[in-house]
Amino acid sequence: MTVTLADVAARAQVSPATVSRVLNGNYPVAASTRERVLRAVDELDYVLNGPASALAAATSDLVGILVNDIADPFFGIMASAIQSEIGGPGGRAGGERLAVVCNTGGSPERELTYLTLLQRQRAAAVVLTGGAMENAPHAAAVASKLRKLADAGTRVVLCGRPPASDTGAIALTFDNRGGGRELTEHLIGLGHRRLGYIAGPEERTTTRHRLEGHRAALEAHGIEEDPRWTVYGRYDRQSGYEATLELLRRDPSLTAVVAANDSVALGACAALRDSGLRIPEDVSVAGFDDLPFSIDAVPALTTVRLPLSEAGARAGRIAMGREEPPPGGIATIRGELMVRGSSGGPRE
Amino acid sequence: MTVTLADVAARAQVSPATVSRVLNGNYPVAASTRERVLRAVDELDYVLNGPASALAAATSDLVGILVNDIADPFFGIMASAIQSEIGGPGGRAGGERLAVVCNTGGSPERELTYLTLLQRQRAAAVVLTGGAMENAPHAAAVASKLRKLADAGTRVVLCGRPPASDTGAIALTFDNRGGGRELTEHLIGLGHRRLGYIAGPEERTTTRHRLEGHRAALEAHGIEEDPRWTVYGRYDRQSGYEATLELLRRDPSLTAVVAANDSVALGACAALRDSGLRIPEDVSVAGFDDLPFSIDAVPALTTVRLPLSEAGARAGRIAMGREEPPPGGIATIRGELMVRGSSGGPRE
DNA sequence: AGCGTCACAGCAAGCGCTTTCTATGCGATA
DNA sequence: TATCGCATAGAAAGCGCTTGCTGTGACGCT
Repeated sequence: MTVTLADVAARAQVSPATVSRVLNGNYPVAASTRERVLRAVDELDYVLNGPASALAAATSDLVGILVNDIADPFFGIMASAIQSEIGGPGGRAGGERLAVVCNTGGSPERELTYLTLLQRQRAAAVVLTGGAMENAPHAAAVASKLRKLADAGTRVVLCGRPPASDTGAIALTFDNRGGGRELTEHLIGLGHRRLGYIAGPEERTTTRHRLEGHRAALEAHGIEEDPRWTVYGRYDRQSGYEATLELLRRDPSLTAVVAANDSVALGACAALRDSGLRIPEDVSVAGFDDLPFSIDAVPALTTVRLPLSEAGARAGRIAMGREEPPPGGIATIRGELMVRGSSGGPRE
Repeated sequence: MTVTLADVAARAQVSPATVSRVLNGNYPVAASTRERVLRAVDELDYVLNGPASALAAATSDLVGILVNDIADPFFGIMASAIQSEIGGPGGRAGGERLAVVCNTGGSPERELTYLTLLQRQRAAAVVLTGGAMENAPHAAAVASKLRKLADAGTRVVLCGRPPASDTGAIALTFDNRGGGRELTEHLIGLGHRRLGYIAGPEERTTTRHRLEGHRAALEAHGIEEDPRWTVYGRYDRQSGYEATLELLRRDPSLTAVVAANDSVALGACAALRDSGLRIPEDVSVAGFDDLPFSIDAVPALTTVRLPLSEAGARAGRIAMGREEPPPGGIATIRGELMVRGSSGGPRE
């Protein structure tokens, strides 16, 4: 049988209550007693029973982090930053919390199921990262779930995700629209007039916002967009590769390709090269996010840097109640245009 | 107050026991009764209390995944694969399990603390990924912890980590030594005789094994290694950049640089280019792991592909008891040499 | 000396669920 | 028709911990 609190109490010749108090350090215990208890704990190799303590105390030390794709550094970086603030072992004082990274794979159902699972575990906080699905019924379901979580005392923070009104959730949102617009304006400024756009999956807020920014820039400069210039895909390299070939097929006269994110942009570069086109002499390419590898592309990728680490850290702190939420519960985080070698003036 | 099992029972006019049985589906319940209960659950919006049920049933649906750096795709990819097999929502039948990804940051203490936390939560299984620290006392502490976990019924699986003898842990190990050797032999075969090596952090099994493979290749071909040719660093791009400059300073006549992993290799490429050297005409570069972005480097990176996804999936299945452990509890997974553009014959 | 005040420590009542054991009603069997 | 077995449902005893409340000496106060 495993060792219980009572065993430790017996060995230390005190009551279970005292052992509990020593372990939680939230009640005065004489130094000599404490020491005796600690020794017993050590000798018996006692490990607290988490579920039992969570049940009795009606609190848990679990913090949920929902990501769309943990294999994507975009989420990995945010998750890492959040977790480092959550505490976990090595964190600052206070209870040690267990960060639970949940991989939804971009599926609405899994997102919902994970939220229920976290609710079931009475999680102390939940951080949702990245874009949300725009499917209406699902959005409503998520919103209602978030509200319930918040009502139950779970702190809910959205990081890099648009605000969910009326849910009591704090939102740190990326200005995807602004970034997208700035990026395209940079290209237009270089003289481009025929721009392809490789979007992410439809029905994702991130996808829509970036695309809206792109179109706003076109419109602001009186460029009429050709519907053939937009292709939807996934947020990965292969999708960028295929979409670029498709774009080239539809209109070989394009002089620039704007991608939904950096991975897609890398795929685009590969496709262009394989098609015998030079970057940026023949076609300029731009990405989004500025992930670590983007600077290593050749030529280095022009992109919009999102402060993933900083945003994640802040979300983590807010989730832990260690930082004031922004006024109104909403903060918009802007990206920064990084002009690098992959963008240049259009060919003749 | 939150809704409890008893509330549901009252509403459905049955005993709490029956509700529990309906929810767990592990005991015959008349269809009509079941339906009544389910309706009550729905109407009351009832959510099971995880800790309470874990306490009573003495089991938990948590599965821990320990990674050194979640922001690194190497771990992200494995974690993703493991998690997809763990089930979680969307997984196949059986209890829904919550995968807990724990980021140790490569710190021995955090690793240990996380293991204790998981032990406290009575985790159903634990998967440790990536190389282990070679610090003797720490290794012993981890081993003893793993043994205790195993004794307590937690399934322990090592993925991409050397076997921990006498702990009852199943190990899926990468053949880092073999891969390192093959890689260097490829370079030697091309004619290189002066090879720099950028290693990872010292006291890591992965670092040591890859380096040993490299040295074995040199020795097998009668090349005497110059101590100046090895530099230790971290497993990231920046480290690769700096180490390469250092290598170049120490011996400008090197014709090839072998890096501890792909990120490091990318940093090395950048440093070489910034130093005015062409790849592979002036210096060949090789990485390890074959992460998705490695093929996008220009020239594409010669490296050793590790089947991260497959290994992770297998580890996940074993952790869930859905696949037989390998005979002896140990399986070695070989990497595959990927020869690409970044390696070529040495310059004059 | 008498009494209020502390600083500790223990008692015992749960926290919300699972599960063993014990009814109970019914059709099947002899 | 009496008996047995089966399919269901309930009663109740925990699971291992936390915590409000209740002692109980030792001290300091008037």
